[in-house]
Amino acid sequence: MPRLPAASVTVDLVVLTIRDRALHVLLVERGIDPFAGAWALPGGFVLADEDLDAAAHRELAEETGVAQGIHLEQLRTYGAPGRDPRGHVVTVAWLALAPDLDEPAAGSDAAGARWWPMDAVVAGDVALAFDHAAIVADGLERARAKLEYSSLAAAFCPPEFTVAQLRAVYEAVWGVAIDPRNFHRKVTGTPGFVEPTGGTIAEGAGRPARLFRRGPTETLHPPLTRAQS
Amino acid sequence: MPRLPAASVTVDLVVLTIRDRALHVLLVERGIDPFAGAWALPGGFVLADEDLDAAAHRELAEETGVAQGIHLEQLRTYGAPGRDPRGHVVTVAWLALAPDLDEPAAGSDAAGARWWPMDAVVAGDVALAFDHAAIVADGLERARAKLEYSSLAAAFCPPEFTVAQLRAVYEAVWGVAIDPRNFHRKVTGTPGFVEPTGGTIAEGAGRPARLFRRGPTETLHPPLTRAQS
DNA sequence: GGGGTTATCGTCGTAGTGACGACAAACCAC
DNA sequence: GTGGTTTGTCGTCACTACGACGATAACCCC
Repeated sequence: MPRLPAASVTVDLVVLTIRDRALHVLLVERGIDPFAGAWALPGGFVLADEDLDAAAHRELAEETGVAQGIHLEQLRTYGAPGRDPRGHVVTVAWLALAPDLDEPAAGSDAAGARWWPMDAVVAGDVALAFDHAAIVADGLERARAKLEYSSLAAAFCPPEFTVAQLRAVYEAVWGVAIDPRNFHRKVTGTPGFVEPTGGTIAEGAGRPARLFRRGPTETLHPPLTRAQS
Repeated sequence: MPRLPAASVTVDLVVLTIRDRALHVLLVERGIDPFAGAWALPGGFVLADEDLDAAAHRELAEETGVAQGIHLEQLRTYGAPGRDPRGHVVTVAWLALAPDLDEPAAGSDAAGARWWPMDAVVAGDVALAFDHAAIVADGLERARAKLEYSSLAAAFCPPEFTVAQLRAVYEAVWGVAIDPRNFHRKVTGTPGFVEPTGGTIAEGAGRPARLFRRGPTETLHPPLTRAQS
């Protein structure tokens, strides 16, 4: 058997959630070099004979403490030489969409972990290690695009949610205001997008909202267009 | 510096083209074990300190003999343990869309290379090595989806093409018949999708068709829906 | 109860699409 | 040439979906 060229393979996670009506991304503070003190995406090396999605799920559970109810999909793979000073490291990036979780527990190899507002990260207010700024940007764009033609927005919501909560997801991810009446018509009028549970919930002032859960529909035809208003 | 876990990294290419109004995929016949005699996607190992897209472009040029005018985008990364009997091999798959090329030249490490009709490959009439059947399926689905909301269909066409040629791309990739009049209206009515060159071309019977080239528009708003007829 | 707030339902005008008719401009057979 | 065939291009019509926005329902606080 010939000897094969080798590189190190890691997984990195772009974990997104909505907090206080704004999009946030989970970052960990690096405790060791390279980039000690900088913020990085949660991730780590793929173990021997470990599948890539298994590694992603493992890292996600380690960082968030939550193993289920989180959407996880492969984003893209990055392997530019020099992206990691330790050598040729290829990283498979994943996109995770989570409902609002509690503060993350610090991982064993990280000095700390916290949710950062996406606005601050995109604006460059956070020093990011490696090429993680580009990975975050790709993850954001993927999330924005996927909301258009899929029912993925519900992945940011708890199992039961209101139309207003779902609308808040779109507004936070897209950064635009959406007309509540037209959004309500689209969401409830698309067969299988959401299903009423029969219950209602009152959140502060205003008429109580009906509760819904995710329906079987995965794709939206026609899509929700991003240039709504 | 700690010793890092290592795996082998390869690139594999799903190269699609339209031949005789049908979608085809480029496959090479393996000359060596594992899977000697089976058909596989063109690809190979990523060299030391080589970027992933550089490796993909290099393999594409080696297999097709054409270096430019071919759309290339990353598809997905596959790393299930056991997908390669030689050990833990992670492959970064790429999707390439090419205009109708001549018969490919056999690569140095392949016994032969040829275009296979996608229908035959999907139907399982071709013995595919590794997990390449799944990769081809993912590439096909990506191409089908991208035609909806992007101007990527022109990547299957020569620099100057007719509306009918572009329509043939959609019909071949989607496997459906499209109304020529509505398609013509959509294509010519979307600003920046195609630009008339001023020339015309007569292909056999019928009125000569105007020639177009690709316009600056990359995305289609609203998209072309796949359920046209 | 009155005012404020949010949820939900309707209405209207318009853009985009599917179905399909009509004409234009080439080819072929005779 | 003449007529029939084939393919490209333009137009019409009905229907759907959406943006803008009015109206009503059902709660809160005071």
